[in-house]
Amino acid sequence: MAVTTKDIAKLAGVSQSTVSRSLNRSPLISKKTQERVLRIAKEQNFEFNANARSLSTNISNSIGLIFPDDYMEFGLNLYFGALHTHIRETVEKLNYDLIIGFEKNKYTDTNTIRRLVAQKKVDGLIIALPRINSESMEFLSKAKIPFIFLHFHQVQDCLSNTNQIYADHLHGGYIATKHLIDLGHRKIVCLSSKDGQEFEERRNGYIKALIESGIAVNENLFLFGDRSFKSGFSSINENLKLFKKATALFCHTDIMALGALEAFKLSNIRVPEEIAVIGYDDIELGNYFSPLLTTVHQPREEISSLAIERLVQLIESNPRRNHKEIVVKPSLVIRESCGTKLSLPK
Amino acid sequence: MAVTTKDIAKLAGVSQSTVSRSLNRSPLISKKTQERVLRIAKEQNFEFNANARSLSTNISNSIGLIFPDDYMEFGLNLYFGALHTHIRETVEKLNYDLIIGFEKNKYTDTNTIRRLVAQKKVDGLIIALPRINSESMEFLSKAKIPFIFLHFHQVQDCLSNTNQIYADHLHGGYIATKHLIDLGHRKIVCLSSKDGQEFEERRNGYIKALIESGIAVNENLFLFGDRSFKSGFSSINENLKLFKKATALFCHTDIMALGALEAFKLSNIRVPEEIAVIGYDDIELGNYFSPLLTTVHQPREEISSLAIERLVQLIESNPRRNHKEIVVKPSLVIRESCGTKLSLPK
DNA sequence: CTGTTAGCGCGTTCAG
DNA sequence: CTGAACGCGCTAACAG
Repeated sequence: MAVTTKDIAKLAGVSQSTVSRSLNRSPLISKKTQERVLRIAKEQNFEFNANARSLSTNISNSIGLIFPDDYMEFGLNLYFGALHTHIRETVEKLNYDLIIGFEKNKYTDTNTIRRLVAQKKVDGLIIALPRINSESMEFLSKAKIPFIFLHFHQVQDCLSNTNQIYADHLHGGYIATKHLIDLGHRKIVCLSSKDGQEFEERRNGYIKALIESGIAVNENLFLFGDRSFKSGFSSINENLKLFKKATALFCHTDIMALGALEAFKLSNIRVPEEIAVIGYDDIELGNYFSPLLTTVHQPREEISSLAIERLVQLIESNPRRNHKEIVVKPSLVIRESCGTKLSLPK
Repeated sequence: MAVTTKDIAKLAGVSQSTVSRSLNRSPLISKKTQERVLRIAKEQNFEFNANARSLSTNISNSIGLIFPDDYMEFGLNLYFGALHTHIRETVEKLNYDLIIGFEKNKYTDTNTIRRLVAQKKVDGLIIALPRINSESMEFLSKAKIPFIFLHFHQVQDCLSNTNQIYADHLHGGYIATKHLIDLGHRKIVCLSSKDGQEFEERRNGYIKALIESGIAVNENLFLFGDRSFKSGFSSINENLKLFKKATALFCHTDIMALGALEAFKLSNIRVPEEIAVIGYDDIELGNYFSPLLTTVHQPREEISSLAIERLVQLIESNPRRNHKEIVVKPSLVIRESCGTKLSLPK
């Protein structure tokens, strides 16, 4: 049915291999016959059969993207949705296809990473998982396929030798806190999450900024939610007394910050006049509601395109197999929720 | 490198075709040898080479999902992100892989639909595009590959004969408006969008409900935005005078409704006490901010799973090629933004 | 029930 | 520069 190189060969009066070579721009072919073949192929709307091609070249021209199962929960999609889009963008530019999957198929209980690679459906993987499971990792370390961890920094010892591209959450936590301190705040509540390396790093950044400014770290100022709007809301609601003394709040997620803002609103506590609030992520939504959210911008565009570009580099030039970790610095986005000038410490 | 059926054959002391048959659960094979082959394959962590398989069967076991280019804009991702997730869910259940793409690659200027199909990378397509372009459509009508339009109802004549699964937006517009009317409202502002068939249908539903209740349709009560939060905000902000008489607002998008709520808030107009607001989509976000948004639930789970299930059906049993359109009814989600009882008409 | 053989469509030697 | 021939890994007749 579909037109093949053989069909083109017949039409052009040459052999199939000449067609193949022409279509692949082999230098061995004379300009003249190449042009003729290309013209005919175009006329016939020829497209390579990707399967045949992949079978003989062992190249699929597809990249696998592994996302966490729960990326729709907790409002995570607001961040991962954007990440996903940037990835798509770069993948398109580099002319690959993108296959999306989770780490394992919960219906068949199959490991998707292993399957995609073993079946030769992908040439490389972008893995955006908080923590890859050991089965996957064991498999990948044997397979000779390029893969890159994106967003999440894998801290397990055995992974020190892998490609990782992520943001410097410690620095993010630091600049957020520093900003509040510079604004005159001394008692800063820290609303974080217990699960996830990145949150621990943000807390460390928070602590670092405090210590650097000679402010004692107060355990009572730590609150923990699950990253969601609701947990931001209830964490604040159930701890309003904290804000009799505290004058600022650092939420480790924008969506928690929005929940917090809502809680303050319902309690008639004005932001930023009475409490300064800073978020983390810089999701678009923070730009919508009043007061506009001051936050830490996650460099999602940078890490996405860096990851894909590096992955494709690894795929297309096997030799340079020097693993490296790329750490991108987040930046401060000052809007309204912290006030723009010094607030009056109580 | 990778283990093949030939390798298994050698290990099992049988021919390669016996291995193939065993692995494919052919009834021709004796229980005994089949079990042995399966055991050895398992031991060797065998996986089929998808490319070789696809080459000989002409089945890729992948489904292509085509999304609109702008699905990250206007807050559309809040709806499409959810749609995407439900699709992924069903695809996983039915054990296919999912390749995501846009209609055309803007860098290479290639039509992705044509390419994926012609290259045999997918067995079928889910197309979630407001309006497919004629090049794609022309191609698809010749190609003998199953495809289903999802979410967007294609109204072009030539497409009457295709599979389409979408929600009944007319009905959605109707029940939203009816709800407001039942609550006692007579002057209902309609904030819609000019581009998109679905919005026209929602407007028609609005008009139908009005007429049915003997309320005159007032052209001045129509407002148009671009579906985004910002346009919801500014549409209301710039037309506050309308609400001296009007007592209700029907926004054709939740995210516009949230923008509208924010505008009312900043003008100290209380919702629902002074103005009743109803949205459309039922995005998760509507559940967060006070007043919680009353809205029309889009049956995204239903249409997603219906679409995938039907597509797979078409893929796996070529014969039954009866095209059909499935229209799913949206439903009302009553929360706070319209009030729960009759409001007092001015 | 099992082995042999012939493709699937393409890339790639190896000759010429 | 071009063609003939082979193989990638698997499925599917066709024999036995």
